[in-house]
Amino acid sequence: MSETYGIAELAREFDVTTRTIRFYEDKGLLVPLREGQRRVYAPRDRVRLRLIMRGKRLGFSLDEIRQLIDLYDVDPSEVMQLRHFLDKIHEHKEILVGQQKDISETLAEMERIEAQCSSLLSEKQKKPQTAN
Amino acid sequence: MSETYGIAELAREFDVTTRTIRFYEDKGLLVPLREGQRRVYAPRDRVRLRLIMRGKRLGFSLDEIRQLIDLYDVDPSEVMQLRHFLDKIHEHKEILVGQQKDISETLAEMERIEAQCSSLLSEKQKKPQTAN
DNA sequence: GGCCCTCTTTACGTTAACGTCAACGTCAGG
DNA sequence: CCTGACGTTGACGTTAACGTAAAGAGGGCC
Repeated sequence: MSETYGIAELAREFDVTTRTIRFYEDKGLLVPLREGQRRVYAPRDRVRLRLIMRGKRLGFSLDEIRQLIDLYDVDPSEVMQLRHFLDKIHEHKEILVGQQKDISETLAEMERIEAQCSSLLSEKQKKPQTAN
Repeated sequence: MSETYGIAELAREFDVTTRTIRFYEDKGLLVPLREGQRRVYAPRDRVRLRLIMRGKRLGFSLDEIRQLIDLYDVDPSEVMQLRHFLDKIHEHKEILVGQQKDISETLAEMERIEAQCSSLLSEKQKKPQTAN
C-alpha cells in the first residue's frame, strides 16, 4: 500500500544529485529504510526532503533545517520538551516574520526601480534622436 | 556636511567584524574612499552595507547581492542595459515572491504545530497525575 | 557467463564566506 | 620616546555543502 521511492527517483523529482541525498542522511536529515544495502524512501522521507528544499530556498543552514524538521515530529511525552518546542517555534516564527518584512521592503524598492527604469525606457523610445 | 564613518564604527553598527567589511570590499560590494591608507565610508556605503545584510538574511550569496546592489545604481545611458535591468528585476522579483510563498506556508505549519503543541500542554497541566 | 545498470561506501577536492595571525604604519596621550 | 588604540595588507586556516572519482556488490537479461 505505502508508496516507496528509490534514491535516483527522489533525486530526479527534487532536482538534486544522489550524493546530496546521501549527504543529508549523513547529517541526520533523512533516515530511509534499507532493503539489504539499498535505501528505500517512504512518503515521510519525501515530505522531509520537500521541507529541506524549502528551508534552503529561505537560506537556512542544514543544521537549522534539521531543528525545524524535528519540530514536525513532536512526541507529546515530556512537558519540558513541549515548552522547549514552543520556544523554538516562537523563535523561528520571528525569523520568518523578519524575512517577510525584508522581502516586502525589497520588493517595494524593486518596483520603484522598475517603474523609474521603464519610464526612462519609454522616453527613449519616443524620441530616440535626442541623446540628451 | 556629508557624514562619514570609520570601519570600526560601521562594524559595530551592523554587528560584523572589520574583516568582513574588508572582505566585502574585496568582492566589490563596497568601494569606500581613502584618506591616505584609511578607508572612509560615506552614507551611500552605509546604505550598501544595509542592503548586503538584508540580502544575507534572505539567504542570497554575495555574488547575487552584488548584482542586486548594482540594480540600485542604474545609469540611464543605454537602452539595452535598461532592458537587461528590467529582466534582472523581474527575475529577482519572482524569487522574492516564491520566498513569500515559502514563508507563509512555513508560518502556517508552525502555527498548526504550535496550536497542537499548546493544546497538549494545557491538557497535561489539567490532569498532571495521568501519565497517559 | 558476460554485460549493463543501479546502488553502495570511502575518500579526497572545491567553493564561499569569513576567522585568525603576523608584521607593520600612525597618531594622541603621558 | 614609549605605549596603546586603531588601521593596513597578506597569507593561511576553517566550516558548510556538496562534487568527483575509485572500487566494488547485486540483479536482470540475452
